[in-house]
Amino acid sequence: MSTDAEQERDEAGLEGGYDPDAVEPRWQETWVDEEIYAYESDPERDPNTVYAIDTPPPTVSGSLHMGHLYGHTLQDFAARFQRMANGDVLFPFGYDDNGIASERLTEQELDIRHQDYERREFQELCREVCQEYEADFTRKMQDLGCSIDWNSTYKTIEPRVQRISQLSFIDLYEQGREYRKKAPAIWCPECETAISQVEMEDDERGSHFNDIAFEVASDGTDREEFIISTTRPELIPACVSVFVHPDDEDNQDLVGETARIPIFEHEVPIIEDERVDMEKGTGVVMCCTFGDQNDIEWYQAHDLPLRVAIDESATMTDLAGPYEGLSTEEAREAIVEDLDEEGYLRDRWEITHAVGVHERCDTPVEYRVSKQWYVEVLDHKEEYLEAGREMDWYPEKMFTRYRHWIEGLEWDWLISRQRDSGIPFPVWYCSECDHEILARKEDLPVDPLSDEPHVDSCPECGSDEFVAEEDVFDTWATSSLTPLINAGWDWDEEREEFTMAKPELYPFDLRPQGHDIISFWLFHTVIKCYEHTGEVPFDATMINGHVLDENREKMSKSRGNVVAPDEVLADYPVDAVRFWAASAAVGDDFPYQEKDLRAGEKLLRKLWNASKLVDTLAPRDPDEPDELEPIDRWLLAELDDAVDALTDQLEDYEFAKARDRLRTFFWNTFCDDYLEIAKTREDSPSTQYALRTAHRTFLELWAPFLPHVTEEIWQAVYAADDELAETSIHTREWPTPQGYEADLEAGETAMEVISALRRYKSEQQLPLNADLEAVSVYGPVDGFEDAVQNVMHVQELTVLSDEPEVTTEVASIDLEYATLGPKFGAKVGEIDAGIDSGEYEIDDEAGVLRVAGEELEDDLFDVELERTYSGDGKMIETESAVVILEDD
RNA sequence: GGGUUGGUGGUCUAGUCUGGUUAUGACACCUCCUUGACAUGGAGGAGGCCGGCAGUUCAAAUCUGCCCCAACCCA
Repeated sequence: MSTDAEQERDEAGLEGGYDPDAVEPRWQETWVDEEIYAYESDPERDPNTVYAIDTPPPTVSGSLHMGHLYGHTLQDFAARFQRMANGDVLFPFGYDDNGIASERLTEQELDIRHQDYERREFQELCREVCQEYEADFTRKMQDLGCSIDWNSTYKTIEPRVQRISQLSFIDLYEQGREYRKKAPAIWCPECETAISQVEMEDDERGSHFNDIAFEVASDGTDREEFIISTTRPELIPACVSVFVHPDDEDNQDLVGETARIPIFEHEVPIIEDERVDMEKGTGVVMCCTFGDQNDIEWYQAHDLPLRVAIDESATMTDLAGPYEGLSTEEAREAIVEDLDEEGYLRDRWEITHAVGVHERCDTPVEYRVSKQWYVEVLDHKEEYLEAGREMDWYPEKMFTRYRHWIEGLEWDWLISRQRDSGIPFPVWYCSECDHEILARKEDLPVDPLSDEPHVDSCPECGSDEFVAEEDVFDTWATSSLTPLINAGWDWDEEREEFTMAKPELYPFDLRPQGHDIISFWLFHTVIKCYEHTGEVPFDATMINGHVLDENREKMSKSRGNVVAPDEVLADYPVDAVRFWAASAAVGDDFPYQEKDLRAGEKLLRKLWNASKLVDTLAPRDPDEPDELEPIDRWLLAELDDAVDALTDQLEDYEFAKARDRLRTFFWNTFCDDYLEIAKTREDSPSTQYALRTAHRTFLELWAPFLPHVTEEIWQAVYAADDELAETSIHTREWPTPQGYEADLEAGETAMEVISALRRYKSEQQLPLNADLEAVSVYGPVDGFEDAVQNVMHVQELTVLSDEPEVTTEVASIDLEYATLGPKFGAKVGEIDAGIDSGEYEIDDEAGVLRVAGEELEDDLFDVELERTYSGDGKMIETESAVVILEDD
C-alpha cells in the first residue's frame, strides 16, 4: 500500500493541472498508514510544550453531518498549526455509544428488545452494532483529512471507560458530593426513566382547554361552585388542592374553604399562593401530583399529600377508579366525556401550547416521585463560575452563556437513569436497613446485577441480604469525563491515589464545543473534572457556530434543507471545503455557500499554477546571495510581516482573519505584483532566492488550511527522499520572521506606479505587455526603477528629482480630526466652515494654516493640490507619486 | 414571557470593545485585455442614508435609550 503511494509520489510533479480527486484520497490514506499524526506520550514532558485537544465524542449512531465536518475542521486548523509551531499535539477521537440512541439503534438493527437480554449481553450486542457504525464514521472522518491520531481513540461503552465512570462516581461519593433521595423528578413514560432538565425541551402541541366546575364542600362562602381551566383533566383524580392568588379579589372568598372533586368526590383544601397566574383562565387552578413544576413547588411549600394517579408508563392507577388501566390520553377523553354527561364540563376549546417533551423520543414528560441519585452542584456555583472565568473563551462573549446557565441553576444534577443498559451504578443496598455498599475501586468495572458485593454482611446491621442497584448512569455522567479518559486517569491501588498515565496532557489546551450545548456538555465536563482533580480541565474553549443553509436558515430534516457532507465532498475538494470552513469568525453561525467552495477551488488552482511558474523561474534550492536586491528584499520583508500577523491570529483562533490575510498577500502581492516582476528577472540570484523562500513559506503557511494541496506540491518539489514522517510538510517547523529590512515605502510606491500604468493600459484598451515609450516618475521609488520599467515594458524610464512642470492650486484641505478635535473642541465647526468658505490662509513659510482666528500647525492638516500638467504627455497621480506618460 | 447574540451594497462579510469625515474584501453584475503558470486568469467600473427612531458629542456603522426583525438559551 505505502509503496504504491510512495511510487506515485515520486512520479508526481507539477505537470498539468491540479487533480484533487486523485491527490486527496492518496494523502489521506498515506497519512493514516504512516501514522504521521501519532502522539507519543512522555509523562516527563513539559505540559507547556504539548498541545492537547479534548474532542467531544460524537454519538456514533447518528450520521456525519455538517456540524461534525465544521467542528472537526476548526480543531484541525488549530492542531495542524500547533503541531508545526510547537511540536507535540494530541488530537484524539472518541465515540459516544452508550446512550439511549445507541440502544435504540441496536434494537432496530437486530430487531430485538433490550428487556429480553441480560445487561451485559445487551451491551455486547450494542458494541457489535456500534462497531460497524464506528467503522463507517471513521472512514468518513478520515475523508475530511483531519490530523487525528487514530491510535488515540476510545468508546464510551468500553470497559476502560466504564471503570473511569464508576471511579468518578465513587470519588464524588467519598467526597460527599452525591446523594440518593426520593423526590419529584422529570420522567419519560416512553423510555420509562427519569431524565434531567437538560434532556427536556419544549414543543408546540395541539390540545384542549377544559372549563370544569368544582363544588364548594364547606360553607364559608355563598358560592356553591367555581370553575377551573385545565388542559389535563386526566389529572383530576390526582388533585390535592386548589390555589388562588392572594391579590385575586374576585376569588378571595374561596380561600380556606374545601372543594369537592367532580366524579372522584374526594375533598381538597383551597389555598392562596402568589405563584398562581391570575391572567390564565378563571384565576383558580388545581394542583395535582404532578402536572408541572409549579405543582412540585406547591407540594413542597405547602406540604401537600401525594396522589399518584399515573404510573411509570403513563397508565392510570387504581386511584383513577373506573379509569384504571387506561393510558393518559384515553383517560383524558373518557373523563371529559363523563364530566360532560354529569354537567361539570362548562366549556371546551382547542388551543396549542408548549409541552415539555423528552428530546430523544418527543414524548410529553411526566413528573414522578422516585428515588434517584444526584450530584450536588448548587452549593459550588461560585467555584464553577470561577473555573469558567479562568478559561480563555473564543469568542469571549460565550462566557456569558456559561455564566447565565450557572446563575440560573435550580436543581442538582440527576444522574441515575432507569435503563437496562448503560453504565451501572457500582452500588448494592442492604435489604434490611438500606445501607449503601459501594464497590471497591480495584474491582471496577462491576455490574451489581451479576456481581456480588465485596462484603458478606451489612456493616450497619449485619444482614447478609443485598439488593443490587439497577439504575445506570446518565450519558453525560460519562461523556463529561473525556479529559480524564484521554489523560488515562485511574486509581493506583498501591499509592492509594488517582493517577494519570499521560499527566502532561492535563489540563487540556483546547476544548471545542458547539454553542448550543455549553450549558450541559461543557458545564458538566468542567465541574466533574474540577471536582476530581481540583483543576480546570481546559486552558481554552473554542465555541463553534452552526452551519446554516444557503438562505441562512437552520438546517433541519423537517424543512428538508439539510446538506450532507458526502454530497459536498463528491463535488468539491476537501481543501476547498476547509477554505470555506475558515471563512467565519469562530462562534458565528454561517451559511453553507457553494460560491465559497468555488472560491476555494480557484485558490487551489492558483497555488498549483503559481508553483508551476516558480518551478520554471528558479532552481529549487538556490544559495542566498550576500546582498538581496531591493525588490526581493521588499517581498521578503512583507512576508515577514505576514508570518508575524498569521502566527498571532492562529494562536488566537482567528482563522477567518488569517485566511483572508494570507489569501490577499499570496494572490495580490505575490502572484499579481511580484511574480510578474520576477518573470523579468529570472537570471537574478537575488530573485531566485526570494522566489523560493517565499514559495516554501507560502506552502507552510497554507498547510494548516489546505493540507492536501500543500503536501502534494511540497513532496513534488522540496521533499527529500526519506520517510514521510520526516518529510511531510505537516511535521515541519512553522515559519518565523527572518528579519528582512526593506524600504517598504519605496516598494509600496513602486506598486502604486505599476498599478497606475496597468490602469492606463486597461483604459487605453492596450494589452498589458504593450510597450510604453517613455515614463517619468516623481516619487520615492529608489531601487525599484528596473522592476517598474521591465514589468510594464517601459522603454525609457526617468525618475524625476523635482516635481514636474505643473501649476498647482489648492483642491481641498484634509484636517486631522483625531488630534484637532480634542484640541479645539466646539471650535472645529468654525474651522470647517472657514475652510469651506475659503476664508483661510496657508503660510508655507511658517508651515501653518490660519483659519477662524486659529493657527493650525502642519501636523493638523494636509493640503490636497490639484495639479495641472502643462508639459508633454499625460500625467497620472497616485497616492504618493506623480507619473508622466509620453506615448504617442 | 425573560436573557444573550446579531442586523453593514444583490449575497456573504471586515470594521463596532478603544468614536475621527473616502466603510473592507469576496461572490454575482457591466466594460475591456490571449502578460513566459492560471481566461476556472488579469485590469477597470457601477452598486451602501451601516435595521428604525431619538439622544450624547465639534464628530456616531462605532457610545446610550427605545422600537422592529432573526437566531440561540432559559421559562
